[in-house]
Amino acid sequence: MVPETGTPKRSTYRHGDLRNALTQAGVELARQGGPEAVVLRATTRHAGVAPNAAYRHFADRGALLHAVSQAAMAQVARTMEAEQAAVAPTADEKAAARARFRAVGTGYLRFAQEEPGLFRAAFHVPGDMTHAADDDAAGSNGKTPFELLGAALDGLVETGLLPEDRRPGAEFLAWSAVHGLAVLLIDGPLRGLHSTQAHDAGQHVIDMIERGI
Amino acid sequence: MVPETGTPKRSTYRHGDLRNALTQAGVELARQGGPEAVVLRATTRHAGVAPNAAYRHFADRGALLHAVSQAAMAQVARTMEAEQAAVAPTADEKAAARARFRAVGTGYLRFAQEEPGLFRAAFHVPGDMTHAADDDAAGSNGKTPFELLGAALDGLVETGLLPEDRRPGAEFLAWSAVHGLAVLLIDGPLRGLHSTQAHDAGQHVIDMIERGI
DNA sequence: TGTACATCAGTGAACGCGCGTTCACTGATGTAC
DNA sequence: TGTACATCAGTGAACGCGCGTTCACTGATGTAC
Repeated sequence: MVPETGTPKRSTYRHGDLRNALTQAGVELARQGGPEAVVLRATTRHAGVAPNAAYRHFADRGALLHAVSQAAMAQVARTMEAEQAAVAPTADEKAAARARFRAVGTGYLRFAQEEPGLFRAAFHVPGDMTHAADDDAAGSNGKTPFELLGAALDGLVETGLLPEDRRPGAEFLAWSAVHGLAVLLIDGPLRGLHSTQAHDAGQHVIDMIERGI
Repeated sequence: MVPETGTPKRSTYRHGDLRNALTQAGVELARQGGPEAVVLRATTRHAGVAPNAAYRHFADRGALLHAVSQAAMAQVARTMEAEQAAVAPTADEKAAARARFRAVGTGYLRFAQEEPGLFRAAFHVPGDMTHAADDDAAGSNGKTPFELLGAALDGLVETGLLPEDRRPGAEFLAWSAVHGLAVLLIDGPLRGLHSTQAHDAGQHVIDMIERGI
């Protein structure tokens, strides 16, 4: 029998795809309340299953949370990809590279603004996050957010917008600035900024990065 | 009778300075385990007092955590002040202003690196943190970290190092970059960096800010 | 200076809660014959 | 094609835990006379 994914009440004894269902339930909880809301019992409840059923698929609560975190990270990557896909095509190589670079930051910040709970879940969990490897933290094209950033920086170097000797370590400069703003927007003093103001703040930070990198 | 602050076992029935003792106990717990370690029962235990005694001084756990957060924020401010006090005096006004500005960021990052638990406690709690007002979030000279940053930026403008039209909003650019690095150092991919490497990373971020601001 | 008294900071016991996790189980499913 | 069987995903009940908070209390302290 085909597993009835998404159906809350099973007609079958077995669930069929509980691991995914639990991860998805955890994602939904994280979306609403951040990583600390990904409570094992709440997650199984959400999936319509006994609490201990989770132990068939996850070693413990930490393993579940890790899966949720990776799913959230993949969503960050997809948002960044979507932002890049939305840039108007141009024959100007430099302009294109720049736009792709800015889209990385803009997408990252947009995700943080739109899905603060998931954003926190993506980062508040131990894990390297700079490597995709066999992880599920990658977006549609198999790249993690960090790898997307790296590729965008490479694009700046290739088009001569960034001197080669400034390339090493540039990820961490850009990432620091954008990540810091994201945090200030989510639970810092910039919390509650309207989305247009938040967007402006983001563009200013990205301006600073381009100048200072 | 003079309250015996710091003595774990009281000889008197009354404590004398329990509010401070609890705040300090909470700070110690936060130091070791971040804000989530500031558990009401653990805090009273630490202070050698019955759990419910806390309710004579704090409305609830949240109020205690808030006090701890402000104490932590004040420590951030003091670390920043100390860093500023340590800059070699010079007759060169511009150099002095620049050094004071960099010390703001360096002190902030040093605190994050040395006291990650307190750093998280300082920020992970609702509260505005940009205003001192009647708060206890200020350092020895009565300024919050945010106000120290503002003063340093003013210094850059006064000495002509920062064009006046770039001054508005500059706090948030600088703060984003430095705060982001702090977070990456504490529980991001830069976690575990040796303190000299962390210092270097900090200086690079501050370089970027100076260029890009 | 001595005594009666009001204040109120800290006590001790208890509450109900949701949590993560373990246990022995059950019964639907796929496979071997 | 039909039947016996092994597998193992999900069940139901229970555990011990630490938590925040409430309650009625007690007794040291400072003040008024």
